[in-house]
Amino acid sequence: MPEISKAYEPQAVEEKWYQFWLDQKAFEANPDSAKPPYSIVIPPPNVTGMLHMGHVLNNTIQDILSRKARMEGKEVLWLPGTDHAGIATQAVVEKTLRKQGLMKHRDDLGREAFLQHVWAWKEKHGGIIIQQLKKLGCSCDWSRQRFTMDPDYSRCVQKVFVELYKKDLIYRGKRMVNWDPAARTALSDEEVEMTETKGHLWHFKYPLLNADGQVAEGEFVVVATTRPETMLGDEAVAVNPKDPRYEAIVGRRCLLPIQNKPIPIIGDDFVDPKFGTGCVKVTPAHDPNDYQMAARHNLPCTTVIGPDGAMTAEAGAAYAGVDRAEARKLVIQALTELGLLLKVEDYVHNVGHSQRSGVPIEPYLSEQWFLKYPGVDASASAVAEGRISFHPERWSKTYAHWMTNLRDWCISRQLWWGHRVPVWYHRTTGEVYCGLDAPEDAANWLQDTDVLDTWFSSWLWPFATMGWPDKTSTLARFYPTVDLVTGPDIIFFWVARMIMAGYEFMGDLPFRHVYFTGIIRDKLGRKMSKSLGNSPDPLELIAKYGADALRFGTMRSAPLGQDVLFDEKDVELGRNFCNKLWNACRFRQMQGGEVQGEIRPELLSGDDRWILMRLDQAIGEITTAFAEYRFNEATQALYRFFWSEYCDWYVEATKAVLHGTDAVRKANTLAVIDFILSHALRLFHPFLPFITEDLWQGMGYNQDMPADQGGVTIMFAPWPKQLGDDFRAHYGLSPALMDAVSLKYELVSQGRNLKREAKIQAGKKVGYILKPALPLSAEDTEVMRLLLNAETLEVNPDYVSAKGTPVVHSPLGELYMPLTGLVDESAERDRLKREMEKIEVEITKGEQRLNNPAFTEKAPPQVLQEHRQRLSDWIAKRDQIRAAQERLGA
RNA sequence: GCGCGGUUAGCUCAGUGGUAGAGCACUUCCUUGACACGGAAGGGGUCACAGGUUCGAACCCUGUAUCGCGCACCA
Repeated sequence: MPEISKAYEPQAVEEKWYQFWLDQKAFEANPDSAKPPYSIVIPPPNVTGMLHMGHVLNNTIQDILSRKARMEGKEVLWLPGTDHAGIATQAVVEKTLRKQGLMKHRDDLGREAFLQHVWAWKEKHGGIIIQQLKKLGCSCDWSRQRFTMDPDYSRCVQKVFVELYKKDLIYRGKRMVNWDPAARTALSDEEVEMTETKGHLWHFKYPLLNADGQVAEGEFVVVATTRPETMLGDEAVAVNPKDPRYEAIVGRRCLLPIQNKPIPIIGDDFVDPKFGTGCVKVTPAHDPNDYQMAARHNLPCTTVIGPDGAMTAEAGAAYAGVDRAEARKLVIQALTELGLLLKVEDYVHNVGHSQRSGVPIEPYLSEQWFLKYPGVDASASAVAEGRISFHPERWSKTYAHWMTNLRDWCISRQLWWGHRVPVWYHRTTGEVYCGLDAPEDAANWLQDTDVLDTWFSSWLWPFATMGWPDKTSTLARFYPTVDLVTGPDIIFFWVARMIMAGYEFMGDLPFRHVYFTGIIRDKLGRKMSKSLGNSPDPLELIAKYGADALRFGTMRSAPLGQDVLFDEKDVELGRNFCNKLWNACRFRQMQGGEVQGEIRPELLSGDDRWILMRLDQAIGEITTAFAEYRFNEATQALYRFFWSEYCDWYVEATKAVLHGTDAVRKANTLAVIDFILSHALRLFHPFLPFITEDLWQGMGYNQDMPADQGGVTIMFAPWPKQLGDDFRAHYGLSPALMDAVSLKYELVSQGRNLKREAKIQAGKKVGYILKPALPLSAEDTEVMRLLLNAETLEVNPDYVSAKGTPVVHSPLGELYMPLTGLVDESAERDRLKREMEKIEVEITKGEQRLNNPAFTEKAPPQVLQEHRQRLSDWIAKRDQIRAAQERLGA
């Protein structure tokens, strides 16, 4: 590697390595490989989409899983693609075309011409998010990229429709559905969001009629409603038949004001006598409950609000064509003028809003297609019994609840962009034909104009992307997939439905593990949204800090199952970490010499052994973290190991050897460094793909590896395993040794603190004297001197300090900082006093515990021993401090 | 109403039975031949509250408060 720059510059390398990986076909899955398979399908982003922080989190996790699996020697398929997103895409294109003045309404163009525009738009803009995923470093198999409107995929959707239709699981019927008046289409129950809304409860008087049809003077029923405009379609007033207040009027009629239409008063158990006035106006065509009541009482349905949200002709000439919101005002005004408005109350209630367009949902009676879910029992038990595991597990409860309260899925949408319902109606006989292709005498048939819900195509994603219904080698090899990474907000929309489709069409589950990410919020805890402008552009962050920095920062702050409060500081931290990694490698490079292979055990220092054990520990922690899908813990373990252990202590300690003259020792130290770095780079690779590849090759760690195991790219370098018992024995690694080295570093910290306490500038070098309690090697002493940044470190077992010499104590001995003429006796006395106070608190705590017979009898021996050791350490320290105090004459 | 989460340092959060942790922010000092995107040393927490279980509780149990989310809803 040539002389490398002082700071890591991600822009210089990211593009290069991504292209390198593509050229190597390193992302492409080979179904004929002998390696064990690992597969994952991407949650297809909307083809209209732009990369946002949620995508970054989600896809970084998938990339980490994929890259780690490759390093573990698996044949990896990460299958990417996009979703046609019916409503969203159609809305975007309609808006564009209106802006361009090409149409006012899509009817102006007609279905075929309009769809041509959508396809053109898709060709132009649909690949943006894919390009963005590449910038993030995603190692998807782009040769298998799919789109839910690809011809093959469409064929799958139609095939599924036809099969389910023939099984009588899909049917058409006139039902009350959730209607989005802005998008002018039906929606499924899941696409309706209930939002608490401040409204009013209007109380209206409807005059009662006598048996002869005349208004009964002074007699009224009072109904309460949140939606006055619907009264134009009232067909009855309902009361509870057991309500004594209204027993007498059941069976009479009242006059529907404005319409001046007599309507019956019916008795129905649905009515809660305790709510409102106990009288309910019944609007069969515009309320699901009223619709059911109407069915029970054979009432007609009068539709007064049309599919566009405007009043129909049946609402009356004064209202026809008026928007529902405006009509509300007019109705209130009219009833007020008639003297029929009794009162208005403020009222907070939940109103269904379209998840897509945000407008209030209109219950609307229309012909729609419905699906009775297949494979429900198998799907429910798969999760309940753990064949599919959720992470975090708690989502399985949400899933189970939904699965046991299933209602038929409204799958038809009154859109043009999407998979058209494969059903034809005979023009003359009215015969219904359902099939993959149009009937032969196509001219005699009309195809259903509806398209299918986008989720009705994406629920097939795990197998339709792999070539189903053909028995492809990809399918045989990679289905079921292993992991699915997605947001809990689509657990019903997508996850549950994919499981059902998997059992119904493949006879097997689609994935074994589902990882639910948190939601990325801003640092104030608000959801990210375009209107708030609080959503950072990941591409800008990548340009500023690098893709690795964005990935690392995001993963480090994203705990399993919790929302993530995103702060640009997190990315900055990632950038700083990359720079640290870079400079650690730069330091190694500046020591010169080839990559060192064999480590000679007899030449290892305590520090060498310590860092090898720390590496071992970090690998262990990372392994556990991965097994539990705790990615943030893995990044934190890596961060701590590399920065706080390797760089802060080990690298500094090695300078004793590296700046020395013993070439053999120096080579062995470099061998340890190379061992650590080559392992660290591999451990980091799934999180930081770009910088690790650059350093892997730049440092030459690829040179000794077989081509397919790291020789060409770090992507296939073996994933580090914990050091085995043989390795530990060979290199003399033991926990006791690790503790001894840790004590050395702790004593250094204490010694540095002495300088600060004595207010000596950090840059000024002083001499220390160590009075050892245990034998220390000359090298240990030199390492300590270096770490203390000391002028000298004299080891003197017989040292007798002058009065007031600052000193710290440790099991290794006493470390003095003699400062002739500079000693501030009272400052030292204060310091010792503070120290003593802390120690005494600890000793009291320890003694209390150990004097408690219940503790000594019941605590496990290991814990007991730990506490005894701790107490005796504190007591030893107290004795040392006390001696120092006595010398000071305190 | 039912269910699920959260409540730990100034901020954001880790930590599921055995000495309270990290990053950022803060204080003081340092441009020493990897790194100022850096180094060193510090200050800062009755772990929301109340009971209980235990030798021992931030952690387990019960309850309360509070914030957030989901589901279900009566006009």
